[in-house]
Amino acid sequence: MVSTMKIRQLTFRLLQVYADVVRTGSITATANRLHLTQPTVSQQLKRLREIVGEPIVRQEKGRIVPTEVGQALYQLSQDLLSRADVFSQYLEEYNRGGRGHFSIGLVNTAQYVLPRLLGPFSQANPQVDVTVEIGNRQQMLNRFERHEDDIYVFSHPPSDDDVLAAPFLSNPLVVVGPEKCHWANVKDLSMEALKDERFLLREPGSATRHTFDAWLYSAGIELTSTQQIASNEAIRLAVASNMGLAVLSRYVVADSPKGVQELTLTGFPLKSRWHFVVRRERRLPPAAYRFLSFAEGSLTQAFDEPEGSLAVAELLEALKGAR
Amino acid sequence: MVSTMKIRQLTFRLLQVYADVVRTGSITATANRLHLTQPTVSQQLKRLREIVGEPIVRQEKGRIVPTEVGQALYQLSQDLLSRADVFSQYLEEYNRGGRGHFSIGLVNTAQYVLPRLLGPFSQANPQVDVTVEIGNRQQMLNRFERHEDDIYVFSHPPSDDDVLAAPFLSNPLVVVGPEKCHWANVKDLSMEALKDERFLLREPGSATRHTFDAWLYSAGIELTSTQQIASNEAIRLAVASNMGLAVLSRYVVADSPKGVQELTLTGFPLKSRWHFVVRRERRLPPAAYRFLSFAEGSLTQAFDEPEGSLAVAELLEALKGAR
DNA sequence: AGACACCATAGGTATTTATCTATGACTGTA
DNA sequence: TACAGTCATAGATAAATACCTATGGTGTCT
Repeated sequence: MVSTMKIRQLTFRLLQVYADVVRTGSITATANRLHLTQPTVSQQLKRLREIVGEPIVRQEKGRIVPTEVGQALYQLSQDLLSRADVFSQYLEEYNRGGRGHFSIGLVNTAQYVLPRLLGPFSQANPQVDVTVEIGNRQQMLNRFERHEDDIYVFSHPPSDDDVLAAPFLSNPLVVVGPEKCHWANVKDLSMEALKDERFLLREPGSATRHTFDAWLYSAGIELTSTQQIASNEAIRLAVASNMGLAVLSRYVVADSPKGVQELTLTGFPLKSRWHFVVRRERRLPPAAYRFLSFAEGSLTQAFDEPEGSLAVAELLEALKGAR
Repeated sequence: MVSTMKIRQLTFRLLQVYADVVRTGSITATANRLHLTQPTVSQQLKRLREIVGEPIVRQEKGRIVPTEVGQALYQLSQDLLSRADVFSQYLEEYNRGGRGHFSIGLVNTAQYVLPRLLGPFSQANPQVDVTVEIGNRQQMLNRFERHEDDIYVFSHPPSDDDVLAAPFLSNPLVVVGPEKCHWANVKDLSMEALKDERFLLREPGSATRHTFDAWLYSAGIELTSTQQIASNEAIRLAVASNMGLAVLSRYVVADSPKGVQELTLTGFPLKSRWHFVVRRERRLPPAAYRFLSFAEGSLTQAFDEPEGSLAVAELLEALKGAR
């Protein structure tokens, strides 16, 4: 006898129509407002009544007024509809990229420059929450393989099939020595002259190392003494402690130049560039898309030597199709 | 491009299914739990995704996990479903009569006795809110005609076609005089002896008046002096002030006997009864039904001379059909 | 490497829904 | 009392929904 509401059949459409009927107090009026015919609205009400299992409106002096149950139902409708609406707005915001989350994976060196983009972006999009993953090249490649992040920053983009990469900033690699290094005063210094110095190098997988190695090879130079150190920071400190020289991203040095200085060398800085890397296949969260778009627009303000803002624009274009 | 959710097609059923999928992390599991097949659930998810316009789940290590949007949707689902559930519970409570509202219309005399039923009822059903309307017979008849209340209490039920009436309490009409009335000491007092006293009477429409008039008529007695006063209270006060005698419900006197006393008269008290009156056609609010049912059960405790508890039971039975 | 879960898709069907037009009943006002 | 307006009901239909069975792909675990 006491049957609860048949909630399975309840539609938001029904609630919409019902709420409007209660508001207007007229079936005909609602029909007009919602571009339906009067019998349609009548029938919707009937169906809703059946779902609820209880009369929800009655006629009183020509107006439609909700019964007691009807009033409760009206409140419910308002409540549910407005909540759904909030969600809908969230969705819109999400799609616009102004809200949501994305993650970006950086190789170590890039961590020195990305904040200049991420900072202003977060400022401008407080509702977007960004996860920044940092690791050496190999670690990032692993994450990339597992599709763990939305955007990556590499110097040498992996060559996967569906990879899209756009250079956005040049990453000059410079030779650094300790603060009071006598090489600093030598004119027309060349690498040849330094080849017997001890060089502190990143691990072979890293882009910095790879670029340097390749350059040495093409220049036909072989270093006599090297030492491998896993982090840029550690290398910088080691150089400051007179443990040797190193090749580092200029941004690493610029960031905290204490105890080290850049040496001016013929042929240096070595050219290298950071790329935004995304998978063509992956449906980028709108927030991630928005970030790339933001980055493209602010490269010139954020950096002295931006590079490839056009390439980023192209990447965005390529992604648009996949949305 | 940025299309909001197609809310019109959103069903609570879909949300139910979706919420369960998120909870179990498995489409198959949900299918089993909800007694559906796996493809059915798959398809529901797909439909929901189309409504939302955005992927809501993805597979991750064999488990189904919600996307960012999916998580928001899940929260929404929980929220909406639980709210609908609260309403459903309200409905149940309402149907059980333990919650809600009804109104009861009383003729004046009945106001002295109904509190003995309404009090305990409200105590037992704090969520039920009762409107008590009080007026003279004519006023109540008007309200009755306009279907303004759910239950009425009359001594003489109106004879409408779809009226259902059940006597529930005898309403003895007694002759009252002032506190130090010499008639009080007379043995075997008869109305005949009092016929030259001044009688203070209610208006002709009232049941008390009508019963008394009828009795006088059948006894062949004609009063020599009468005065019409519209309220029982006023009559009682007038009697206490030695303005005359009166015929009143014993309950009126019992309620506040100051300054008056009941006279023992042959043939008195006159018999009369209060009736619960409802319209057969009217769908009684469950709370009203519950009140009648409560009344039926507590007549014996509430009153010394209950009457017609059986008739009330019958009335309830008759109403059951119309529910 | 297979076997096994698990999910997606295709294809099918009975039911339900969302609408409409036409029409009849009721009601308040002129 | 007649008219105008409002609502309910009936009857019809195209579309959508809620399911199902069968089957094939894919990732997981042993």
